[in-house]
Amino acid sequence: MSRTPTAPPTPSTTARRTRATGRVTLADVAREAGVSPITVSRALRGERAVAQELCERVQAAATALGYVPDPAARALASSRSSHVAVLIPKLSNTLFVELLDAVQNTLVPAGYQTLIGVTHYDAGEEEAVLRSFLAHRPAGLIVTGSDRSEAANAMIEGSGVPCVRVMEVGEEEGGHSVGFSQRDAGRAITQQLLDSGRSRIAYVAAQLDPRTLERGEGYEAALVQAGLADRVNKVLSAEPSSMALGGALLERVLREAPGTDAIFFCNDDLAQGALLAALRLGIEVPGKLAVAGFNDLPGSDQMVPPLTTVATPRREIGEQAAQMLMKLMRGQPVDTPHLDLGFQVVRRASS
Amino acid sequence: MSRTPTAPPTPSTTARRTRATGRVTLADVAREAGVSPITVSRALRGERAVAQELCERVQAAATALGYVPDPAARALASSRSSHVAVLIPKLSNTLFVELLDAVQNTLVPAGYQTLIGVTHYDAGEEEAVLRSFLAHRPAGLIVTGSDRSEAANAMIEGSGVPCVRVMEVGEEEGGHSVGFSQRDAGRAITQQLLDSGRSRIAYVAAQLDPRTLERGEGYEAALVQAGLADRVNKVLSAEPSSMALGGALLERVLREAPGTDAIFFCNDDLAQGALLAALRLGIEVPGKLAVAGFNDLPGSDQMVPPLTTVATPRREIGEQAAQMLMKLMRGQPVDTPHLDLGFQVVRRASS
DNA sequence: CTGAAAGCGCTTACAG
DNA sequence: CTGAAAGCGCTTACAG
Repeated sequence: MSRTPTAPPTPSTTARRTRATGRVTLADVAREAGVSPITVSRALRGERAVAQELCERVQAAATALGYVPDPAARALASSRSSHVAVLIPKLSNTLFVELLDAVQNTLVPAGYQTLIGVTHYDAGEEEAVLRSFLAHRPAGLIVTGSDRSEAANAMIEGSGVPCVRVMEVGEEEGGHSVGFSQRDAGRAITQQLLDSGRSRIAYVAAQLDPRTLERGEGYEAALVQAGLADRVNKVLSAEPSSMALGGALLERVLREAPGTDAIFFCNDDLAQGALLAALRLGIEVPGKLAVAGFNDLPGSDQMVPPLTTVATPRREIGEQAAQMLMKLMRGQPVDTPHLDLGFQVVRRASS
Repeated sequence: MSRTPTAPPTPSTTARRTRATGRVTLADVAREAGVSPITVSRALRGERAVAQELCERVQAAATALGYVPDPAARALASSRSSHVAVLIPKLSNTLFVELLDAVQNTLVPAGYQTLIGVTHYDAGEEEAVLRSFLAHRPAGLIVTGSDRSEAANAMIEGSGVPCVRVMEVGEEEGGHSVGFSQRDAGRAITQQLLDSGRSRIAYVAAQLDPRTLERGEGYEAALVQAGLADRVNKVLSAEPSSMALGGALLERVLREAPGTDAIFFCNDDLAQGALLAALRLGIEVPGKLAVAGFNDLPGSDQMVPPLTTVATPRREIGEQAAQMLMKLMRGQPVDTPHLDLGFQVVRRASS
């Protein structure tokens, strides 16, 4: 008995023009199971009725051969890939990363691949990313918010690819969305500051994306309702949000409106930066100034003092959006096309 | 003249078995340009020599028809997709997100799509992700570190897909890598603490991935070389890294080793949490205790006091790894298969 | 419930 | 430098 391992059949000896990829294909499984390739295809996808017994035989053959379907072939034949494209504005905002993580955790186990597109809050970039992604014939699409160009909307519409919008809930926009009311959340945290006795409240925002502006509207509505319309003080910066900017904006507010007794920052990174700046400058929080943020990002509960903020359910949004999208991709009915997951005001020591 | 828009030709009236996808194909472009499909394919990919004049005619036809190549067809025919799979341990660590962002920024403009796989520091998950990704026949692969299972290595090897390892530089591992010496960096920051007069230095680490342990080795080497082998104090926690954990570990160190005059945390999030805890507890930093971190994450420069740390070039790593991978994917030579991008000790007020 | 035929839109491998 | 043929590995659309 030779110790030499059995050599695999060498097709290279046969002069042939075929391109042997060495892959185990559907045809191999079909041969092994003694059925036709279409039956294998159907059995493996669980599509249509395939006799129980055949189904099992196919499964066994597939396992025995270590068959892995080829996504490219599948996509080409069906004009639909297993990709789900997710469009977010930035990767530098923890909020979107957590959203993405939740989407992935839901979609990947179901056999979908996530394609991430970063738009940098830019309509042109969003269109470019969308164009490139749609060429891949994604099975589904998740986009952030509802503020995109006509062209982008037309591309989505025209592609026929199921799409779910996240972070905002817009019933008036049609389609499908999962999120919460940014406006109501802005209003609620402002109300919290009012309720705790503050009356000279500033709203400080950066980046100025639509959601940020909606929070500002909520802020304004709360002040107006409290009869403080003349005290509305919005300090807006188009710069990207950061802790350093939060500190700088804190100083600016106190310089421009020294009487300010509370600041609602549109995002926790600004608020965290402001809290640290206050510490450096010796500004007593909440004694002299109350500080509130938005999103309840990592670290906000660790601040000195801990930061009052609005906890937003981005992980749940990601998960529910993915779930809704899966229904759409499978052609199943969606009972709640616009899912409002709410928010929660978290009062901590900074206010 | 009717105001009704011109109806598109309706193939549905013709009884036929073909599946009209309505897509503009290579064949359409070929017809328009008056050449064969293969010539279009070659002209558009810039592959092989195609007569200048034909090339231009093809480009013009493609533009005129708005031709977008079908990635699935391309992948099926060539057994190679335009996907690059990137494997990272976690999305909750800013470090990896920035790495990813840099990779994307480099790869996307070059026409590649990034597929992100999260392994959660788990060998089994890594294998599963790898198996699923390799079925997509990625053009390239970027993986974090070099600590993976035999099975995973075999899959990568066997796939023949070009692969670049990031964050560590391992010449002894063969293949290709871009990163820096975690050990040297750990040693350098420890040396910095020694140089500034500290001698009871603890190393505090969480997560305990290989890179964290290497930093610890550097820490130990520095102490040993300084003749302080008996002062080595490693406090290790397998929990995931977080600011809250940093605070908790600070307390633990001071309880277990009250004489400690400096702590080197394996990651900035731990160090930031420790700094804030020190503030709460009234522990003077750096007066009573020096604190150093690792990575120079966002916010470290904003802390009170600002955090001494090691700035790591993850964005440059991502960019260079992507660049190296592109060369590999195109079959071009790589002059430096193991690229050490170094690190920088950033001394701030916390030490 | 199962299958034979055709086709998805490209590229490879040969020829010339 | 250009092309006709075949094939990549699946699924769709019909039939039965």
